[in-house]
Amino acid sequence: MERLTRVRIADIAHKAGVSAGTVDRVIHNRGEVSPRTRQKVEAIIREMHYEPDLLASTLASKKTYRFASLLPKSDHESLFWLQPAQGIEKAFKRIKHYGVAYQPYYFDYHNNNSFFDACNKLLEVPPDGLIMAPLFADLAAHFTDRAVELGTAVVFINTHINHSSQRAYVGQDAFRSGKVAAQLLDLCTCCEGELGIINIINQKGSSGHLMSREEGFLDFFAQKKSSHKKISTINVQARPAVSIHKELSENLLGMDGEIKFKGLFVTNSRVYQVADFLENTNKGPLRVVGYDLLDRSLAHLQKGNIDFLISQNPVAQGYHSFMALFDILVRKKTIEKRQYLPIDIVTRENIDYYLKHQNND
Amino acid sequence: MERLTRVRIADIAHKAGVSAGTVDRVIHNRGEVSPRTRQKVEAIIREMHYEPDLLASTLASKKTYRFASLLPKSDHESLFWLQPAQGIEKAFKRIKHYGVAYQPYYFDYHNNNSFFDACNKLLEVPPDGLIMAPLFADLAAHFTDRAVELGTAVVFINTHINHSSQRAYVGQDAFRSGKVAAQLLDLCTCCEGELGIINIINQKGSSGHLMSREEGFLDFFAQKKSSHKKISTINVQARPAVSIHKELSENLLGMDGEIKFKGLFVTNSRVYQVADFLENTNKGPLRVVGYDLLDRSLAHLQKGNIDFLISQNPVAQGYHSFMALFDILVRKKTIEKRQYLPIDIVTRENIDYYLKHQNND
DNA sequence: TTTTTATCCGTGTGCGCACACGAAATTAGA
DNA sequence: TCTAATTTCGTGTGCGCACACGGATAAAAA
Repeated sequence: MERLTRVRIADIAHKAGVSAGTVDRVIHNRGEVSPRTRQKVEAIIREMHYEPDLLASTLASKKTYRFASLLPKSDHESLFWLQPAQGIEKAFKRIKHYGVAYQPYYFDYHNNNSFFDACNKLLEVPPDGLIMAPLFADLAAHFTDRAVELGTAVVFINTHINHSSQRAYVGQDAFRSGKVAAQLLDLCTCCEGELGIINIINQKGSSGHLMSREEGFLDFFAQKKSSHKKISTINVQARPAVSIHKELSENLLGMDGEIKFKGLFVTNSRVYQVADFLENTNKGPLRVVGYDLLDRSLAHLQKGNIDFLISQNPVAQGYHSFMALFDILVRKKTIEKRQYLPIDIVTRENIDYYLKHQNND
Repeated sequence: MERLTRVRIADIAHKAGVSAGTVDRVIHNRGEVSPRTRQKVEAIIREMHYEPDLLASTLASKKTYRFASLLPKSDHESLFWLQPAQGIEKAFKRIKHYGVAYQPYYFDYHNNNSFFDACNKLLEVPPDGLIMAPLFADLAAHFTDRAVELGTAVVFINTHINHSSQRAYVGQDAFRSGKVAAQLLDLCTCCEGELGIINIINQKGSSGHLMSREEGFLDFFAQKKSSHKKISTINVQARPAVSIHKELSENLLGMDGEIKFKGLFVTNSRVYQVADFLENTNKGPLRVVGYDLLDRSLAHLQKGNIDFLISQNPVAQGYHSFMALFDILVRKKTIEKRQYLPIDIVTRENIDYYLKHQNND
């Protein structure tokens, strides 16, 4: 069957009584057009609802868009950051025909110097678009400004910081995710009882994330008028498993050696460490909610030591970040500044589909 | 920055000592090539890892791919089918530059004759690809076969039927979604108590869907060794609200006029009708799980008459169905025959993001 | 007016590919 | 051996657009 006929530059040129070259100059603001003809052409473009053919356009153009990412290296300790990278890769494959090149940069998320170095290296040849995980808020803000001055479009991923020069944030609403966790624990602990919030804090990294989650959690119960639930917060320093166990047993166990909580909310992906601890402990009906689909947590989900994991949709974060840059730079669309992804509730029974779905598309 | 250089047909032609036209004939199996040169060219194509430039290819080709969909008309009673249509529209916008045309067809899902008629009309000019909601299993199977004979690639959406000539099924694993519902009710009803499964059945339509969900629900408790939960099934004919209320009160209320269940699982989107009924009833701590994000159900989710809604991801279903056809026909990729989408658990607290996410992309 | 300069605009080429047409090479027929 | 019928192949054109180049026209200077 024949192709549907679109409006072409030639059509506009003809109708306006000018040449294609002139129309082209109008479209691209390349100047060298008299105000009179410019207006005439612009009017006809609107009138005929002209939209450029992105295919022909990229084919004819030799331009290459340079995209870059700046993410934490994912080490043995946390494979989380592998997933946004996968999503980015997926998006990259989809649109690389459109003349986009991609270069990833990594830093050590325990070490702000490595973030600093990576930024500097990256900005030696400023890319057109940059996906940044702004873990060290001050540094990130500084470099974002510098990048923007150099003409780079910056998108934040996963972690939100208050800043204005970035073009978008793609990630989860941390506060809201805390409310979700609260609701789950509320629904699942029918009798009265104490709930615990466990923050496992990494001294170097930013913990604003965790705070928002905790606040959301508390807010849920504050909103709810009739709540008999007592809630206490436990802060623990992140370190190897063994030493955490000691701290946990001090905080979680009652005099009788039994867990004194009905529900626990672990505010990050370290929830598997809590589950490790719980496994060998005398616990009653205890519900545990945590974050992220790390292998070690999944094993506990399977065994029932963890009931719910809140997924941050890391793959989708990567995918959408990349697409956001594509929309801005190539498709010249305006995009939403805050792109919140769904707060997926994952249990043993629906886990398969979240895992599988990370590879598709 | 300059474009990255890909391998072009001209490169292959040069290396093989033939002309571009010959290479073209090899690539498209258009014959008129001697076996000797054919093999030589094929070898070089592999050797150089040639991949056609989809952009240039569609630009040069005048071919139009005709896609069609056959979905239920969404009436005032159920807006569900609006959403797959939205997803399809979204995908269509994304890829229409590649020379795809799209024509939707609709039928009345109370009426198998209208399905029959729509199929016949559709097949007068068989499309290249078809997305079908196979609600009437026998008819659907028959027409799928006919369409496939006429060279149409068929993809099933939302409802799965046992058949082989379709190219893929995009939708939810109904059985598994029942297990998810079961787990939710199990976690949320700590004390012993009775659970109810409510099937609100539409006489004409296929109910295989609902059965799988019920089976999954039951299977969960069968798998679980130590379950004190009693489970009973209640079948109700779908009809206007008032007459349903009568049936429900007969089945759900005990002698004392109180709900005798701790949890209810409504196996389809009619859950709002149950919630309507519950609203004016003396209920204890009752958990309700149902399907789909219809407005009327959402209102109840908000008010707490429904606790969980399982989303079928209808928008994504539409989107992925269309993309499946695109992959098959345009990109010539092989795709997975069963494309299960995540079983999203939706509560009052995370609903926003599922609703919003339906419009983006 | 003529020349110079600046402003405005049309034409041509190529991006990588699909496809038509006709030329060359090969084979069959006489 | 020469011609006719195939088979095999090369060349040319255009898809819609970006961009370079140079020509035309108008404005400024002589």
